[in-house]
Amino acid sequence: MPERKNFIRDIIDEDLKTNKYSGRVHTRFPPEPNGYLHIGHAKSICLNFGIARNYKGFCNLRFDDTNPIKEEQEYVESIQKDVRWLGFDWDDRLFYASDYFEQLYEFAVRLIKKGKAYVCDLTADEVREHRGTLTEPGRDSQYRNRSIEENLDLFERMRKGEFPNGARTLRAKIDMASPNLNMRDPVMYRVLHASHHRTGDKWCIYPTYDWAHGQSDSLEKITHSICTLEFADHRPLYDWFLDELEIYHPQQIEFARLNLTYTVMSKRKLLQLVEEGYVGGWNDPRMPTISGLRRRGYTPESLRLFADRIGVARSESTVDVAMLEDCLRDDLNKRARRVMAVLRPIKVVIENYPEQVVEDLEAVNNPEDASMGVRKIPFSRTLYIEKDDFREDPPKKYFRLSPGAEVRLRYAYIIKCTDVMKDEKTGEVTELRCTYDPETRSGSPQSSRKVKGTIHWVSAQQAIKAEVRLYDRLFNMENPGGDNWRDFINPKSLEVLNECKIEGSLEKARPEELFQFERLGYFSVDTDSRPGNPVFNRSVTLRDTWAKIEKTGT
RNA sequence: UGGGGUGUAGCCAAGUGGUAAGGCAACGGCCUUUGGAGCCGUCAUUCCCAGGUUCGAAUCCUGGCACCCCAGCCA
Repeated sequence: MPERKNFIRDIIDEDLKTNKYSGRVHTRFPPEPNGYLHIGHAKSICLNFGIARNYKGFCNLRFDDTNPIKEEQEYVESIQKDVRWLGFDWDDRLFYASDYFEQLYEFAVRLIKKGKAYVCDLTADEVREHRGTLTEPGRDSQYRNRSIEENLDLFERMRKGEFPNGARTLRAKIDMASPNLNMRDPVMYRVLHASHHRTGDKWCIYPTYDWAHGQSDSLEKITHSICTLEFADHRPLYDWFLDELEIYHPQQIEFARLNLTYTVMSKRKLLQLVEEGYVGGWNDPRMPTISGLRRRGYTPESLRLFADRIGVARSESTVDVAMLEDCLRDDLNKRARRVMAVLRPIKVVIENYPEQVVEDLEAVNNPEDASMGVRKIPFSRTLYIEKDDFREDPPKKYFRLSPGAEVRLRYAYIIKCTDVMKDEKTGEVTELRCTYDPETRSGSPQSSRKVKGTIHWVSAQQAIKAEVRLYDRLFNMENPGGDNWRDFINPKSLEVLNECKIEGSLEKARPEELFQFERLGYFSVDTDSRPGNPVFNRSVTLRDTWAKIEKTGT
């Protein structure tokens, strides 16, 4: 895929020209295993792995696992699965920040010996008080000038577990008056008697992000350390650690994270949606998680296309979810097998069609790709069509079935509606009586007669019953921000249809297989699907010109 | 009010002193046995605003304005 140029690629091109890293390009994708990956991560994955691929470099997968309280093995597994599924590979370059705990500890000792780090006994609250504010400088901790020997001793005893949680920290000695709050003696280590998903109980002090990240990049000889905008303020600290340690120095570059309309992207909120039961889990098809999108029916190709189309820049932006949907349609239009499925069936009896006859009619599997071939579909006297494709009192420009009107049944005959049967009590239409024109069979010499509309159908006798889940956006509001974001959750984001009728060729469909239900949209087989009990997810609708016409009343 | 960023169409986004790419959306039209797909066309005399430099400015300079991020022992 021809990845577009962007400002990061410009920087890399320049570095290549000046031979800054002797021709190497080495990136990394560094998720914290504290949740499932979402489409914002997909952007970052495509960026980092895409650059590596494009420049014939490498991209590491590194778990930023420095906070045992929030991290779990389940997440490290799901993350690997998602990155692979997206189409990327880290070969033997799977790393963990926790792999470097010992090395990081030694680096810290080095800084202490250099007089650039100290053990501080201030409590979290006191540290906050000493930090100052945005406009006022902070004050030095009274522990700032401990001797190197005392710092070394205390730090070692921190590691040994002599102090309770929060009792002491190791801090970098930088500048409490810096206008950049990140430089006001940031914490490098905190005491945390917690079991880590990989190192178990080996450690009771854990490095902070700032202390672990740059040094991990350095150890892995990363050239371009790409992260999101909120870390721009951390860059001076990133550089400071590397410079004081005098070790290999990668370059941090920040880009704007992805925001999408009608959804939330923060891991915290996604976790809450899961824990508070608004969705069925991290992989609920309404979630913007990679696993949710996968279950919904999004393909790796469509997500990569999306990443490419939205570009990479430094300005905060919110991408219209319609852009995402279009990427799926774009991909699936070329590949998805077309089938007929009736979501809300209404029975049709062709009165002049013989009772016991079943015809096999030929249908094209994909008009975009002749190599996908054709199949036979059964036609008989009793059919189902979509409720929506009949109107007793048709509005203007309605090209479908109505009393006395003609419509073509896709790949079959032109029929005319002769009678409407209704439930006497409710007035609901229960059955349509029609006649067909035997001369109009698709493919036959006389089939060229034109009618305005063509609708899909399924033969009643041979159709399979299926469950179809229709999804709508998870939120009613374009930008559900703020503390009351839950108020904008769309209560109708899921509609389950249990009486759908689908064509027999779908009998063997397996989870994650994708189809186009003609005239309706793209549908994927859900993981809940069982033989005899098929379940489909509507991944995305087709563009619906009629819906637009009807809505605007033109 | 300190520091760091960002302002180009409804939404993304190119553009790096030579006269505003592309995509999504929208709107017309053609075509169509999916109201799908495809095809054609329309959609910024103007780039946050105001000055200035220049033959020429979205690009350079000056001054404003708006929005985002930072006061976790989260990442």
